[in-house]
Amino acid sequence: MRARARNPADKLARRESILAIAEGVLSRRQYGSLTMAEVADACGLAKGTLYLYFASKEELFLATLEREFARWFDDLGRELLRRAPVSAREFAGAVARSLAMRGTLADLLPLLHTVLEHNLAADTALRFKRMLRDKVVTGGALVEQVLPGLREGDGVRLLLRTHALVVGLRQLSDPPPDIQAVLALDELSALRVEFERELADALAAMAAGMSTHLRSVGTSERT
Amino acid sequence: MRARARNPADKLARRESILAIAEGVLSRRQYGSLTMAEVADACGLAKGTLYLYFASKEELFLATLEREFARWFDDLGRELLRRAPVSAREFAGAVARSLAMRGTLADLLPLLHTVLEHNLAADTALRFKRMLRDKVVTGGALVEQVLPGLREGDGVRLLLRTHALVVGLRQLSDPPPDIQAVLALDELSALRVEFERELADALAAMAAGMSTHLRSVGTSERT
Amino acid sequence: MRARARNPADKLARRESILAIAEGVLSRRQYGSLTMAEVADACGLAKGTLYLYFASKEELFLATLEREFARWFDDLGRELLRRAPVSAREFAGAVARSLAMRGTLADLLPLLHTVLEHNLAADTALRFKRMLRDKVVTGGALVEQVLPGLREGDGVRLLLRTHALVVGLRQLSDPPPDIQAVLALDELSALRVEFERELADALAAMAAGMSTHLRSVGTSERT
Amino acid sequence: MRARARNPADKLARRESILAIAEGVLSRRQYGSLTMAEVADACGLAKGTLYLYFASKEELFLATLEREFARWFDDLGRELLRRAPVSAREFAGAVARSLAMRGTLADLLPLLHTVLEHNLAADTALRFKRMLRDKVVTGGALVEQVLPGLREGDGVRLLLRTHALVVGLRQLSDPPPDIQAVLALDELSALRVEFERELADALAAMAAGMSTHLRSVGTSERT
DNA sequence: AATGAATGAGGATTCATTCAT
DNA sequence: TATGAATGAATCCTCATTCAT
Repeated sequence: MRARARNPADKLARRESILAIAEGVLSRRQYGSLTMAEVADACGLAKGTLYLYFASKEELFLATLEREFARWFDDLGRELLRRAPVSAREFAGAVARSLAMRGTLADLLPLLHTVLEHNLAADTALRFKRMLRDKVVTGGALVEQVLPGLREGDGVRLLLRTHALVVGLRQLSDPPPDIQAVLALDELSALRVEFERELADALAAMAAGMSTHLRSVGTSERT
Repeated sequence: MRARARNPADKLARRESILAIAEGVLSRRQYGSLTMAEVADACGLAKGTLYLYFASKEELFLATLEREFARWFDDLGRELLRRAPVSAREFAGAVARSLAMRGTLADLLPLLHTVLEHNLAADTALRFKRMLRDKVVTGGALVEQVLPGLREGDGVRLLLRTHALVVGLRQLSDPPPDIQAVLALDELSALRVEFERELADALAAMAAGMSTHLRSVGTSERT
Repeated sequence: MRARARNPADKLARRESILAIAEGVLSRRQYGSLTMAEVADACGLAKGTLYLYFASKEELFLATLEREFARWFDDLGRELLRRAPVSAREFAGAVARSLAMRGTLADLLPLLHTVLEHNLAADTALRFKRMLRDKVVTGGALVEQVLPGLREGDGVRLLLRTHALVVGLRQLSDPPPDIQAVLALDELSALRVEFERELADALAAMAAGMSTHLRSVGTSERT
Repeated sequence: MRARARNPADKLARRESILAIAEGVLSRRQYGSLTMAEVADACGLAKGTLYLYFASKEELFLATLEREFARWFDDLGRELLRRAPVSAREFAGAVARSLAMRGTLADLLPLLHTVLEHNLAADTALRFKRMLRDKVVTGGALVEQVLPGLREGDGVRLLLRTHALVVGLRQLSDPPPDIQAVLALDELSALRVEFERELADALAAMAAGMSTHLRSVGTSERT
């Protein structure tokens, strides 16, 4: 880790390596209680060095999210394409499964709007949003292609709703330890949520509900 | 506001008044950038006095959320009962409308798991979760009653999913000002979400998808 | 020092006590290498407490300067009034002597424009400048009264020039230790300046030069 | 700028070029808020390269000052010689005019003792002080020669006092922007100082006051 | 019950300087 | 000689919370 990254390729490699390690650190501690010093330590780098690669703590973890997000999207796209055509339930299952395997992504997503999107340089934000839009638009088209019964524009819509469900369900299913202990009480079983299953079920229902096989109840008339 | 709250009734009244004011303060500023001093100021009280009524900043705003939540649930229940039976779309519309009117609740909900549930006394957490369970269980039964086509347990399930959607969509639709500015760009229109309409549509699809009018695609077999 | 300052008088007293201690700390260390933590320590207070009384490091030391400045001005005024009328040389001697006794003031004055006037709240700056103007205007009138031969407006002018000389000569006479060592070399004797004597001489010359006893060489025609 | 400086002449040339550019950078930004990276950028050099020519930030700007100082002294000497003999007012006018044209010098001079003389290698300090002494001693003799009425030693004394006045008046006349805004207030007009005019007037008074045409009020008896 | 002065832990960030290449 | 990646010390300020009165 000590070696200097002299050429662009080395620099990119180091950037990636920092991201990978940051992801590891995040999986063990809460974002809020995690310091840049810890990340630097884990990387075997000086604190200042981190700032050569990322302008702020937020940008560092946004980049982590970005990386995970892109990978997930690509994996998911490949999977869907391989299985096409898929039913609503199959689609939902594939999404839930792929996300359950990517804990960091599911952890980071709820932080996106709450913390990560603060303190960003305008162009970092723009770059991120553009990446997001590209993925979402491409992905939306793909979804419309592999999931029969969707109408024009429903692909993007479904992905955005998926995003929303992931954020919301993750928060429901993964409370802080103290709360987890409380929720373990028998009397509170009604509030317990198992992430993967619930996401799969909810998404399946959502996708089914959006399908034109029903009278299109899932979309109001948009001019 | 200065008068001493000597008897239990007075104390309760003051507590309520603090909550009402805190809600107002929150509607103007971000939770994170909001200090207890500001709340105290707005209340015409000293900082220390706040701590006579709430053990921490988190407990104060959790109580605010609790109040809003209960009211919302009750209002919604009444509304649904009045209209019963309702279609998936009607249900979704009622939910979306009632939430859009309660900005604070929609703002607070995404904070629940991210911030509010940290730093809570165990019994506060327990009380809150019990309240939640009561509302959810009662509300779930009510939903099953007014929304035809749901199966046993789907009422609770639908409410939890509603919660998840609200949290996720709210974050999508209400980014920090900096990000909002970026999203205003034409090229990023695909990422813009209008809270009420999107919630209504998504929820309608979800509810429809859960209905037994379809082959029950929305729920996996649970033993 | 631990006792709480509950009423305004106590608070003012504590403020004063902080200023006195800060002055002491400053006399032992360089402003730049001195931390708020040190000051707090010396005061027996917590760091945060300092910020209850002063909004920033700069404001704290500006207040120190302000205090010293006011005192000096008042003392000097009294002294001049007692001796009135005074010659240029007597005036200069009185100024130099009174300043030599107030090391902190002479140390702080060169910092005023270089550091202290940065990072100030607008109203702090305004208050300070008003105080300065009051002192300078009042003092200017007094100088014109006790020092014969000055023309209207020369009192203020002389005080401003005094200020300038103090700042400049102090820097010349009190270099950092390293430089002091170098200057101790015999070959550099021409650059050594003894603050009090040099200020007295320079000021005497200046005051004499401004006197109408000469053809008024010291002031260009001002409309 | 990229070409390697292989022989001593090239190195000297590059050194000079860095100084010239550094001066330009300084004229646009405050010393304190100016980084070595900026200077390097402006030079089209890498940060490390700067350190091949100057041991520290302070030494770099001390050298800038040194250069400006020497030039100014030489110009001024030439000017005075050309006009000799000069009156006190003419002397003061020439000094003020020549300095007003050299903004960088006037900006750097107040920094000399406050910042530049910190963190210097002993021999850099010695070299600088020797240069200063040479200029001051030579210049002092010249002043005594062109400005009638000065006594032995008064030339050096006058130059040192000039230095002091410049430092002091510059700080008075060029406050940071925030302060400048405050001083623009009508009520504070008494505190406003116009550098060139005030320096000319003050210096004229000082020089006149030092002249033996008066009973020598400007110099105490020195054995 | 109310006050508000005092606390003090806590952490991101900057930047002059170094040194391996 | 030139580079620029890496270093890491250094510090101000915030603010939730406490507690003496």
